[in-house]
Amino acid sequence: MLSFTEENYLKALHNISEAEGVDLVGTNRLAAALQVKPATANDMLKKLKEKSYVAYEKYGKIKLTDAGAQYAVAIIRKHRLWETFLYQKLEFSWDEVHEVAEQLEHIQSEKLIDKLDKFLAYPAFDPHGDPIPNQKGAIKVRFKTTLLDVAAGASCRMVAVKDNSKLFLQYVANLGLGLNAIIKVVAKQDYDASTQIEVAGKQTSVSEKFASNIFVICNTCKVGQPCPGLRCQV
Amino acid sequence: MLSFTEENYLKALHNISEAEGVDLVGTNRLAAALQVKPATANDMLKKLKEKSYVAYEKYGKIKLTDAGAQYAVAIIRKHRLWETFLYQKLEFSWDEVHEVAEQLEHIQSEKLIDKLDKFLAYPAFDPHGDPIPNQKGAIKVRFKTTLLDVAAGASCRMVAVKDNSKLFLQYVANLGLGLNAIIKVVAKQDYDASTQIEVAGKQTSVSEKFASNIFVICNTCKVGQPCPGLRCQV
DNA sequence: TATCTATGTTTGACTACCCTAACAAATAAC
DNA sequence: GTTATTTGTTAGGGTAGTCAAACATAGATA
Ligand SMILES: [Mn+2]
Ligand SMILES: [Mn+2]
Ligand SMILES: [Mn+2]
Ligand SMILES: [Mn+2]
Repeated sequence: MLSFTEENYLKALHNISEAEGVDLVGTNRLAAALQVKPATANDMLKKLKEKSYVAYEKYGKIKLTDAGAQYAVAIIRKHRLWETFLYQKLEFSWDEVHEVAEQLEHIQSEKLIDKLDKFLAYPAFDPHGDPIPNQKGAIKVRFKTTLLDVAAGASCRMVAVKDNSKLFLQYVANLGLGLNAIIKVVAKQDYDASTQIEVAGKQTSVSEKFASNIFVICNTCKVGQPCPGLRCQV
Repeated sequence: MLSFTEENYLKALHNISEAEGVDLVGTNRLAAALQVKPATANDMLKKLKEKSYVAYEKYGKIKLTDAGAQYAVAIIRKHRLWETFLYQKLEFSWDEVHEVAEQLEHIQSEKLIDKLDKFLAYPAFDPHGDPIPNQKGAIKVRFKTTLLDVAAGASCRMVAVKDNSKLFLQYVANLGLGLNAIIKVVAKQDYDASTQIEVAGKQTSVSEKFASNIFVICNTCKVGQPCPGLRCQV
């Protein structure tokens, strides 16, 4: 049983690797993610190395061990199941769930989380479209690309968000967007890389930054299967 | 926002007062309840006094202030709501819920607990028959007495347990007993103060200790109202 | 009243987590 | 290949929560 804090370090390492697509993480990057100073992160890394949850050499990059990754995935499973519970059963909005799930993810009870999973009918994705690892830590991978990749004239289906910040999530919802929304790309502006979209009959323009944080599949694709033409651009 | 530990001290103080029917608690008693040493409890009491959650003089007895009692009741509300959730929605047995609720009761989110309350349809009692304080901290008081007070020949309805230990709860369930069970007192033995009872057609003998931990109302009483004859002994 | 015992308090020490400031290594720039 | 910058580590210190051991007080006993 790791402490609340130790668990957060493992989760942060996993999240950084995943979000940044890198295997190796630096002390400063980790410290920034956890909002602590590098010295603090360094202390904790020593302890986690001692316990065989991370591997690294002095002045070298950090990696989760298999045990560490497994532990991290278990926490992420809990986090996403709780988010799903809050959203589906307790009427929380998708920008409110994360904050509370940050606390709930540390509750220690195998039985609790497996019963919760059952109660929710074994959901595969959380309210942000992120996959929920199953009891064994397996994740349902699905093909997705960003709104940036969709060509003008084409339609697509929103399946997830990359940015989970409250500000972004509220912005998205205010635009009438949400998971499974059908988005038509009306035009793309070369000048500022903005995208003109149409959602439920209403048109808006979104920035490049915005579009890069919306995950979609093309309208004709099946969820979870790669696009027929390999890239989702029709 | 108090820490996890501070919250446990307030809750323990409240529970001791309630269970023991006393207003003033001693350092040793508190320490024992929290499974820490008196020195530790003493340190924490200083801090809680500083924060105005408890009141006492050096070498004197301890009491919760109004603020302290209010905080304690809020934690107890959370504890009992979570127990109810685990029992009613997640198929936990009544001897399993307490342990997990001990963790869940510290989650900080007003909204979470009020939504949970609504989700459960505002339950008045937890799986052990203990009253659940409402949003304002108000408790539904109800008349109850113990199985010891029921005269031979009389029947009664079980409404709560006093002892919440796993061992006792499992024992009770194994006897076919549970909330709302109808218990007929067949006979009382003067020799060892044991009670012969009949539940669902089956007879058993239970010890004085056992009977003193079963709360009942008489069979003809209405739940929540005092017994016509003032004492529940018909 | 004098003494004994139970109860409560203080002191000093330990671990976990965090910080600042100084330092060392690795990497980038020139 | 030397210097400058970024990155990571160490040393020393702070707070929260815990304990053992010594001490003080209050209450009970004689
Ligand atoms: Mn989240
Ligand atoms: Mn999420
Ligand atoms: Mn309980
Ligand atoms: Mn209970």
